[in-house]
Amino acid sequence: MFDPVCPSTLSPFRFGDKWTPLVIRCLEDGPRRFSELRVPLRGVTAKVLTTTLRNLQRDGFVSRAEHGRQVEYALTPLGRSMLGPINEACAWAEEHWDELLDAREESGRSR
Amino acid sequence: MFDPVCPSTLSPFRFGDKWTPLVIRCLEDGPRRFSELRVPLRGVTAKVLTTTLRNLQRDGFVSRAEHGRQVEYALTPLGRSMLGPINEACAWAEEHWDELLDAREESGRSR
DNA sequence: CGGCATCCACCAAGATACTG
DNA sequence: CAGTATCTTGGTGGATGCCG
Repeated sequence: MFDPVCPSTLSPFRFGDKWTPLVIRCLEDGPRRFSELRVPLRGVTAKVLTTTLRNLQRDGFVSRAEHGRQVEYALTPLGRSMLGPINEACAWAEEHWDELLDAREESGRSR
Repeated sequence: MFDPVCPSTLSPFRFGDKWTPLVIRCLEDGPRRFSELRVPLRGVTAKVLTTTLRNLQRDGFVSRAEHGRQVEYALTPLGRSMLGPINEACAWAEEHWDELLDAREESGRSR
């Protein structure tokens, strides 16, 4: 598994996208409409959000459903399964964020 | 925690770097020298590897030790603590990679 | 061996304006 | 409301070459 490092650098894959994990977490508690998503994602532009959603759709992470004029995005089972790793990573960050900042500050001083 | 979405978009933070997770995994089994790292990372350029290592050093993930002419990089406890989430993410990918490819292919056909 | 200095290419992300 | 269409830009990654 490490040798070819997986087809396509795997590790970051979708994680790499700046907004992907955020969008997925926004959908954690149920379907959301386009503009509902824009609120918690502090000012993401429509274009970027659209792109992100289209990519997630393409990869089978979210589903898109039109209800009359409304459009609802929801996590598919596949998308939902990504909550595990994402929350894991967030928990790690919460726990170690301070250490990281400390280290960064310290090496900043010596430089 | 979600509201400010964490200072600095948190989620991807260091994960975002294309090579960061890979480098950390390369150091999982012990210290490695610069050129030892280049081998499994299939042709990463020296410059990029240097940049990545410097960033990791700055954030306290790896330590750099000169032994005469040799230079050894090793994981710090903080860096080692990141193996958890990383391996978690890799395990997820291994498990769901096929589903992702299937979904991508399917939406590719319909397009 | 272990880098650093440059230059370049590409692309994601943002700003802005417009549409069904 | 839910996008699409352009244009611009910053930053990351890659290529190449030089240095102690």
